[in-house]
Amino acid sequence: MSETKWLSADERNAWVKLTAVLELLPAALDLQLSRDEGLTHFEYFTLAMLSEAPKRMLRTSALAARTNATLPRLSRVVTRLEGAGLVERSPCAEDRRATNVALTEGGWQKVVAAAPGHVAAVRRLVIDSLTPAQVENLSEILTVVVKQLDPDGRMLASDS
Amino acid sequence: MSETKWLSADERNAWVKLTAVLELLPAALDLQLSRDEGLTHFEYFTLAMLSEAPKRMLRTSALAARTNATLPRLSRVVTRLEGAGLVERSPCAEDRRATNVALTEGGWQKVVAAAPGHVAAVRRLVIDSLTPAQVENLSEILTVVVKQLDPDGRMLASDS
DNA sequence: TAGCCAAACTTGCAGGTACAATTAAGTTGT
DNA sequence: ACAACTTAATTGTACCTGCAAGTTTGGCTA
Repeated sequence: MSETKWLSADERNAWVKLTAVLELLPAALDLQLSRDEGLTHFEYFTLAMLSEAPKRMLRTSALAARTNATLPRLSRVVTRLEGAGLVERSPCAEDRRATNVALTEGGWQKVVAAAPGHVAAVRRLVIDSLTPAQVENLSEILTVVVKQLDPDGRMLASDS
Repeated sequence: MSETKWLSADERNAWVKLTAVLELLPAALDLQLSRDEGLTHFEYFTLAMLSEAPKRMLRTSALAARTNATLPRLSRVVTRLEGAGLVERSPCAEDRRATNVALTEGGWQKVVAAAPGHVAAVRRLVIDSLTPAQVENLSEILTVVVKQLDPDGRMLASDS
């Protein structure tokens, strides 16, 4: 039962700013994507992860790890995206419990169409107001933070 | 109709890390607070904003601005917190359309009780892995970002 | 090869949030 | 003084997510 070590003024200031970003940035990203493309940021991110995978296909649980979604959540998102014709489910040959999720041609084109607007939003909201040195600092700082949040690196995995 | 200006490798790396934090950090904060105190991070934040206000009281819309919640969302959160005895609604004397939301004594004690665990989580997940210089850099960087996200500074308002 | 535990989803149910419509009260213009 | 407009807050409806339970398949052990 130790004394609480409170935050210093600098620490507190950084934290307040971070909570503001946590609250505002997801909403801003969702707004642009749903307005322009009818996708949530999470749906876009899911499609983007698939688009970068070999053969544009991943097993459901690998996709869940990359998007940091729970399996139930991803299952329903995939159902929606499948309904929109953007992805396809297929049984996995090696393990018949598993299902593969693959981007359809339409899904690929959706990602290609949505990417420029999304990147523009990322630039406008974050990147373009920072100096190159700040971008690099931010990257280093967040690398450390992510290591605390996701020690196993599930979200950045490069394996199959 | 201009060409898309894609992200450089550095920019992309910073962005990937930021999206990871956006996904993981809220979940981690919610986990600690709901496990230890039965509060969501948003509920805790709402109580904390009230605790810092003069007389521990704010009008609903001022509280909504500080927490960046929509009015409907805040209305329901306040209803829940009121049900738990942590806040009280009272009609506003100057403007009878408005309602004031005030922390009860129990609500104040809840904040006091919850703060140490929350601060510990903030330290563990973010602050303590960074050098003082990184904390300051982070603060500067996020100040710029917040300016893009919230140009009017609603979330950091110091007025009534 | 029979039996048992673990893994990969999927679905039922409960809870929280957004958007739109609603109610009530202040403000403005004539 | 009254009608039209704006603002503050709440509620109806629909959707999304988490947790827990269920189903099918894989792997391990006797």
